[in-house]
Amino acid sequence: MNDETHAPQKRPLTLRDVSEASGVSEMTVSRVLRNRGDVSETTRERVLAAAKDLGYVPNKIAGALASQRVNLVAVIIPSFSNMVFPQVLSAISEVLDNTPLQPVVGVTNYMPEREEKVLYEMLSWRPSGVIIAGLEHSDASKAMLRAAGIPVVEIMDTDGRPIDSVVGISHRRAGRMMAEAIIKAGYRKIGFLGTKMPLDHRARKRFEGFTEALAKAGLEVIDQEFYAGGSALAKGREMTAAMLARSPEIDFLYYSNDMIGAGGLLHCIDAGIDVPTELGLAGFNGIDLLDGLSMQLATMDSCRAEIGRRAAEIVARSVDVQAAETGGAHGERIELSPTIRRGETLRLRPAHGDYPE
Amino acid sequence: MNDETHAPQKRPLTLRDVSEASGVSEMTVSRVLRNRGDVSETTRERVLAAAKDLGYVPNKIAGALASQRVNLVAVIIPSFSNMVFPQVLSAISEVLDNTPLQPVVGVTNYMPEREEKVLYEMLSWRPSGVIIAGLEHSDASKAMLRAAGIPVVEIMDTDGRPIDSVVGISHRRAGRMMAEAIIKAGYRKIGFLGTKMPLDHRARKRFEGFTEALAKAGLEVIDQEFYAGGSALAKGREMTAAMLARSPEIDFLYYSNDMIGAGGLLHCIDAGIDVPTELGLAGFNGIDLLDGLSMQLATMDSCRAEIGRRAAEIVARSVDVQAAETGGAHGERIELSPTIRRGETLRLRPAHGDYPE
DNA sequence: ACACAGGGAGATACCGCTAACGAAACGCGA
DNA sequence: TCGCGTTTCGTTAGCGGTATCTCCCTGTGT
Repeated sequence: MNDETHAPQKRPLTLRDVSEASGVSEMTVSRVLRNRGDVSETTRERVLAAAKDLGYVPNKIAGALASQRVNLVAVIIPSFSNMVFPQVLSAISEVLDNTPLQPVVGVTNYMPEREEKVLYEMLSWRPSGVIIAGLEHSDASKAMLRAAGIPVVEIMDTDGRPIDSVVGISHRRAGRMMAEAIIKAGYRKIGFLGTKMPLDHRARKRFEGFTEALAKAGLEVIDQEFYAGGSALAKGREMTAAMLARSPEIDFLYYSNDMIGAGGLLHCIDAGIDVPTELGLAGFNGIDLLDGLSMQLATMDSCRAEIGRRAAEIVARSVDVQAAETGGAHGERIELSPTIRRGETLRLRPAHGDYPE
Repeated sequence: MNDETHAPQKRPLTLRDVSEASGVSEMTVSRVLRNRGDVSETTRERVLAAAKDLGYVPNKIAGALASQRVNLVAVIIPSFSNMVFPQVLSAISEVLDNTPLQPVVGVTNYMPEREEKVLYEMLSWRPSGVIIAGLEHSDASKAMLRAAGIPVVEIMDTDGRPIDSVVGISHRRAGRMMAEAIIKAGYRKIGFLGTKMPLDHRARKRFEGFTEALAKAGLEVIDQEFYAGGSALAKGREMTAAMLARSPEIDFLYYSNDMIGAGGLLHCIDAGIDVPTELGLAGFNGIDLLDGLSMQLATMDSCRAEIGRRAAEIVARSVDVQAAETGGAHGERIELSPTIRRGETLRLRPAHGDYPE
């Protein structure tokens, strides 16, 4: 180890430096560093030692350009604060860890223009694949995705026409299922609490499916309210209090996510409301973060981990295929089935005095 | 718009394609696409039209290689599930949005070997700067960071020797401050609940500072317990119940994070324990997620947003400086002051019957 | 002793783009 | 009309690697 080892160099290190230090050609160094081709054990060790001694880190920019291979997978999600996407992400990373692929995430904040920009930005790094949340994209985004010539997996949602592959659940169906469960349990005066996000298509679809199923039973949402910003828990609490004050006849509240649902539940507990007999509650997502509440909120699992896993598998597989054959893989379509977790805030059978059909 | 516009091309598009389509040289196209140099409005529009028509997305790999400039900032954090890092991240993105820089995140799961690998991986893309959580890194990681010749900002923690710049709070001091507040309020039988993460140095330092301040007052932690995995809320609840059963004399519980603290609080409320008189509680982080609880948990703000902002500013600034002058910027050191949020679970003055010194 | 297989290493030609310089076209005053 | 500064655009030479081909050197079978 020489003295300059830890000196910050002005000129960045290149293969040439390592090659000079080890007395072999750049090509050989390159081969050693990638464990490729035939290199004798002797030179191999010599090169490795020189590289480590210099603190050389290969330049993937140059490598990617030369080899026309970039082992990155663009993952585009609407938000981080949501608690659901981090879970999808970790499932993706887990799968990708067993491959040479590496995820790179971009966040859109539910804004189509930002999505377009982020997508453009990521595609300009020529990733090997794209995993992107949702089926709704601007025309330009769709065009880019199609033109990229790489596997594209749209995740979370299956209600729509995918560009290539899709992995998710039907949020419309999820909304319907919950409505049906609620009706079956005998609740009739139903209120809805959601987020003020016209661009959260999945929340919208759940709501649509929900009202649709209610309509089929001759019911409709009695009262509804939407919020934006602030602590979801606190908002859930406030909005629940407000709605119950405004529409005291309500016997069920459906929340667009577990967090505001939990806030509502806390309000009910504090207010001494008899849940689930007097009032039922349900959220959406099945986040286990809330497992420690005094009462388990009814919710619906959104299959986050499974979605991430399957999506990553599709990308990994089709990258492999592309490497082997020439033809790109054909789009897969995977619709997962969300399951209701009844918890303790959704009673099982109609309460005495109800008249279920 | 020609018919091939939306046809998936086999041969990826290059500048040459755009240049041929618009009848100018590749150089001119390059200039147009980067809004650089002198190009007449006429050709500019022609080129732009051709690029859009073809659906051309520039290849940053080649661009970066040629220009020796990569506008990426590596952000390396231990975890996503934590809820604290996403907030740091969004502060970083916000600042970086006003610059040409773009964050790329890597996750280490609190494992030094993974950190080393992630760092290596990211450095091989030659980012313009690194923002990395913590001051504890393997020797190899430190060497890489030093050798990279780019601004490095270590964040979250200031208790240690930084490589370059550092932005954070002193967790040791944070622990001390909380201990002092607790003692001042007259609590004497103190229990600690934390995570089983020997590699979460910040949690460790908080605990050390905490016990140190207790020791100075002639006190020590009466009982302690650590958990790993599972829902933090549920764990907080369980562990609190267990500890109170085991050590009923306890009059204060200090939690290493707000989430288990909230779980503990929920247990206390359900168990009818008189908080904060009979038992006091405090957590750490100041996450507003929990604002909706029935009672506001005492906690300490960890300045997440501020840390992210300042760190991003340092990187942005020194990248600018590097572009202008030759000399790298010198390390900055920013220690933020966490503030206690007393909430409602930490009484203000000694309860009747206590004997404060 | 010679042809030949095959491992180990080097030479060469790019990958797609940009920095730097240079040249053409244009405008305008003398 | 010419000279000269501007503006606009093209040419050339890499950036730091990798694919591919070539070459050399061994050892081996006959």
